[in-house]
Amino acid sequence: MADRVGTRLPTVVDVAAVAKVSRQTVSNVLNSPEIVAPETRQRVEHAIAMLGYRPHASARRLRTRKSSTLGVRLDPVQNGISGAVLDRFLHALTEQADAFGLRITLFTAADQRDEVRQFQRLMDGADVDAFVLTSTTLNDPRIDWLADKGADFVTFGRPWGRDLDDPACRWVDVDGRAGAAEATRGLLERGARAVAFLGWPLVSGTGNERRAGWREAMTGAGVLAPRDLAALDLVTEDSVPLATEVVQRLLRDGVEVDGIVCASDSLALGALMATDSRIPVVGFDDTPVADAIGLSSVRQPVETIAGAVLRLLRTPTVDGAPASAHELVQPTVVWRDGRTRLSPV
Amino acid sequence: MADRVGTRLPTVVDVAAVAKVSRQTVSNVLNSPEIVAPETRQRVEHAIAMLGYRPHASARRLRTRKSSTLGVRLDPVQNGISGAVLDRFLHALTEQADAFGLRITLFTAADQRDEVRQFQRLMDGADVDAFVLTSTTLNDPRIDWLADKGADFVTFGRPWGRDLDDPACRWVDVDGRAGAAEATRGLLERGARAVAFLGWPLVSGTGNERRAGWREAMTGAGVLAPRDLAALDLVTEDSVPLATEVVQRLLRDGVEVDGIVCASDSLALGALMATDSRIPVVGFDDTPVADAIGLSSVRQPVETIAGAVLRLLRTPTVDGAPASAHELVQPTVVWRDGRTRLSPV
DNA sequence: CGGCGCTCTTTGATCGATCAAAGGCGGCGT
DNA sequence: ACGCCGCCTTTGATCGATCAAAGAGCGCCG
Repeated sequence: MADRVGTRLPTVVDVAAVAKVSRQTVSNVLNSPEIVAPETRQRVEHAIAMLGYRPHASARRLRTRKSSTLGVRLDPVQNGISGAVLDRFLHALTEQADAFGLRITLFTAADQRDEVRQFQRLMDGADVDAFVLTSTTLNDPRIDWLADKGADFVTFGRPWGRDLDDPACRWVDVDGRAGAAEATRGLLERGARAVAFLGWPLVSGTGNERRAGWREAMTGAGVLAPRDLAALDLVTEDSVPLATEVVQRLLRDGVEVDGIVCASDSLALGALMATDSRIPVVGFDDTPVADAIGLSSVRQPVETIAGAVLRLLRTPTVDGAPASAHELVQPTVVWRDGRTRLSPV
Repeated sequence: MADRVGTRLPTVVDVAAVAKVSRQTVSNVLNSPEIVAPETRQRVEHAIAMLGYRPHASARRLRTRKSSTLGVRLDPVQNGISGAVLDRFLHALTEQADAFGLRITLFTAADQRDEVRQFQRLMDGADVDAFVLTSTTLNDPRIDWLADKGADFVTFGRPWGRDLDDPACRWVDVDGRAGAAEATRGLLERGARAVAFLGWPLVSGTGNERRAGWREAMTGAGVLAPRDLAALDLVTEDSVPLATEVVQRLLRDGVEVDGIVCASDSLALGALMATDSRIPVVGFDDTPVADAIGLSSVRQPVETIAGAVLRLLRTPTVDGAPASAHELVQPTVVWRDGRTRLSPV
């Protein structure tokens, strides 16, 4: 316990000496306790506690050829608002990784090509033995590369454009479709009739899912004719001013709207400004901004996602078809009373 | 280059064989190129490139007893808004760490006591050989512990309550005083006369610095009598609704205010709502929220800070007094036109 | 009583790199 | 010619753990 600076840290040999067993037995107590006789085990455990022994991570990694470390890319702060989900996810992942005996090391990359280069680097140095990818895109080159190399990885986000049931690429994602549908139904229940959807251009798999959820809920409710629905289907890039513009144009055209479901909180913010906060709006991702201004938003359960990612990583990848190679988790809508009014100056 | 899965990665021995030198020479080319004859070096470098060799990180760490890894605590998402600076900082740190040959591993902790426990764990496992602390507090127990152990660390945030010049605890911080002063002067230049300050209770070193900056600028301008200044010095916890309340009370009391400098964007948001966005407000930390609603804010140059932290870490700690054991960097005010009006519903 | 199987523990080798120190060799002074 | 020095390269040992296989102790059976 008394470990002055400079004193060598205890090793298996030290523990073995104290417990009067061999170093391998100490190792066994740590890695496969069940094969050690109870009495011996207790003696070793006592010695370990006594010396405050901790296995030397690098030595173990060298021998086992496993780093027990996950590589996670820290994405560049995008628009600054939507990055929040990934931050929450990273936090949840870090918190839970410990329980799985995993560590997390970060890296950054300028783009997807650069990210692949980083993968190579980290794998070559045996720094990490698995990756967690976020923000998957359509035909994501990173996934192809990793799958091709036979690397161990799980994505947060579906591998859009690939076979979703392929056990070679395991993934966890949020059911954005269900989330958008619930948000839409929520607005309808609160008295809205013409609920619009403001989302991203079609290249985004995530965005399309959310749009589909809205369409499904609207069609299911049967409050509008298909042609009226088409007019309420808005598209723009993820930016506050652009969203404001699109919604203002809709209102100027005299289209009836009494609720808007958005694919992100940024878009929702823009929509709120366009409508002077007079129409209920629901955002997506429940970012700090939504909380601060009292905007309703669809919340992704990052803790659940992180847990699922880690569980999938633990299941072997080469073995016969794993029970589940992916998981779709359900989001929930956080309803807020919109206690702040936003309007353009 | 052609590295099929399962093929053993090349080692120093493989490189040595190809280059027709010994393993140690290969090691020398990597670690002290200057002692290797140019011709030999070139041959080795060629072999390295040819085989796509990368040193095995764990093996190197085992031998050198250095992990070249920084431990960074991923703070719990606090109010959700102010955490943004730390996220930006973490990103900058990760990006630049690479150039210093350092990796970053994350960990979480419930509180400061728990964080110390994590320090111990990581040091025992030789997982990291230095820490970067964030969010320092008055008489921070973490700093005492690390300094006592002689651990290698640098804090982002001054070690409040300790000798700031003590080379044993190196730190980097933003000159919040200068930032607040500049924000205040900016408001005065823009025509304001009675600029208020909304900050945190006195226990916060950071908060007090910012308050001092405001006071300094106001006194320097000489636009108000000291007693009038005291009335404009507002205090509350870091929360949007509490900020709204405090500012509303001030207005109700009939105090003249035509500008407010806040210790955080959360407080600024609350202030904006209280004043119906009619009085110019400046926040602190330039969070995504500020950007989204067009709020002016004092921006901390996280890239500069990250660079300074890494530079300080590189300087040895035991050696004779290092040139500089700390660094104070200057923030800048990002002026925005407040294109969004916020008001309570 | 020898042999066999079982459970538990020990021994020798190894992972891939670096440290410390020894070795080879040409040049130069005496 | 000899020896010494510097420069560069090689050799042997080591970091701390785990793997693979051998060894010890014991009970049971023929």
